[in-house]
Amino acid sequence: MSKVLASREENYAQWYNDLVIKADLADNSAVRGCMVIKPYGYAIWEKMQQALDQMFKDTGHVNAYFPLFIPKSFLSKEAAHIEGFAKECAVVTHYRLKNDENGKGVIVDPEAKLEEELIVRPTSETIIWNTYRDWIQSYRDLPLLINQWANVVRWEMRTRLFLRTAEFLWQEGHTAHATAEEAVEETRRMLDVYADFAENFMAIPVIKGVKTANERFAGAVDTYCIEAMMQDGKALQAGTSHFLGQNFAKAFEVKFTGKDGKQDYVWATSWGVSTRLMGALIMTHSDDKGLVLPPKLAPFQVVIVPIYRSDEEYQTVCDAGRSIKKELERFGVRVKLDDRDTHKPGFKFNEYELRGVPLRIAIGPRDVANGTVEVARRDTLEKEVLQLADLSNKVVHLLEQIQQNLYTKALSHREQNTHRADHWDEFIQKLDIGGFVYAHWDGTAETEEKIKTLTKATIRCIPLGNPSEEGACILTGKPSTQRVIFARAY
RNA sequence: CGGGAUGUAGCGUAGUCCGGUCAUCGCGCCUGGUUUGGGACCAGGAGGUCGCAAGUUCGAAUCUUGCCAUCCCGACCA
Repeated sequence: MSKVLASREENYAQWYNDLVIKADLADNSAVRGCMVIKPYGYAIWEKMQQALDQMFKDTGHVNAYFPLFIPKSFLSKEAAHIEGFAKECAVVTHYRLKNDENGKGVIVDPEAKLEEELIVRPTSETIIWNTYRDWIQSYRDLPLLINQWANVVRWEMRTRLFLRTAEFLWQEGHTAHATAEEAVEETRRMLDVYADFAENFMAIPVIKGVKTANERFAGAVDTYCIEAMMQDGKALQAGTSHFLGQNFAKAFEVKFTGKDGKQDYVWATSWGVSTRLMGALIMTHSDDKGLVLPPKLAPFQVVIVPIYRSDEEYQTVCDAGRSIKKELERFGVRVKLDDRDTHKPGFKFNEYELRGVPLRIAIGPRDVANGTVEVARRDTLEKEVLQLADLSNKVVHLLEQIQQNLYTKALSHREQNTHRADHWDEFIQKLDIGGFVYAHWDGTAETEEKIKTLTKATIRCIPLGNPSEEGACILTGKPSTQRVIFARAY
């Protein structure tokens, strides 16, 4: 058997890249830093979208759509915000091309310069809050609970498929509230939604926490996040939910009149997850044979591979396959019957392992005769022969088991790679092994910065509900009241 | 944007130092046949501006210059 992927052991980064391309999820495009998301990868993203969108709607949100372009002046209205994004913005300066007089194709028409440059949105707070000004006058207009599915552009220096691309797909929720308490509550509610989605759909255990000032979103008062641990021990920020205070309301003059007749600025939140979740999904569950998908997000959960010699057997076996497919679909299972006559079963087995299909059913003449099928699990690679009778119930049960097993495995991996450190040497040593390190920190940005320079590790978050504990900062020895999570991150 | 490297068929490659049947091999693709319970085999076939441009030369994938692109390592980041 020829090896298709680099192994995780020899080169994790290479393995990841190979896997994304070989499993047909995405590819590099002609545009630097921008990827093509291929149909199979997009189908997984659509599954994520469906589940999240439903969760947003269940928590009272509605979808809307705002422009791709943001006038430059809007972006600069909130000082911290522009500070954070200025260095990675794509700018539109002209609106027309013309033929080059030297006959070398088209050039930008210098006559067609825009009065004001437009920024391709790196995020939509500014254009949205500029719009909200017109939508909000009274407490009766609040809360405003809006989400948008969109693409954004951040001109990154170095990109990696799904994890960091110049253009990416995401959703961004932008809500407006009458009180700070309500806005904080919303921020926390959406963090819970993200954690729920990560754990119950993606089968990825996450830690909910708050970012330190250094890691906070540009323009936020508080940034909450969910942090996940990848197989190589590095941390991945899987979602963020920001309490924006009145920063954007003040920048865009968004006021409302309260019940008491007094005017006040509106309180804001924003929250988002992106196609980066695809990267998290891949790096949490997959193995050296390829992708491993949790059943809830698999475009198809079961693939049926017919095995045959003659044309006659082909007909018989495919007929059996079709009736199994029909029966499974009655139970709500997503099934693909691969009746291609152009590839051998062994080829198909490998292909679906590469693509992470949770369950494979092989059916041959022997099975048809015996009333059985061979069922193989992608997560454990175990095979067993099952009776056709009651197959659907067993398949449904197996899919649930796989979903559960993936989560349990990921959780135990995280637990095995979570350490405490009380001294600097120990801290360094634990970081080098990889994983999360709980350590004391004196609470200053300078210390955090210094630790980052020395170790490349950042404070991933201060976990919610963190127990207080007297201790000394790992670097400075100054007093500390709680441990925070340090890790190297994507 | 600094440091390093690389551009040869859809993909991966040999050849570049030392210019001259050199455009090599594997995968993939097409046709026919035999195959099909873990990536089939045999036979035949198609496919190339050797990154782009200029130069040196009788002759350039090979030498020179310029440009472009990509990858890796840093600083920046969902």
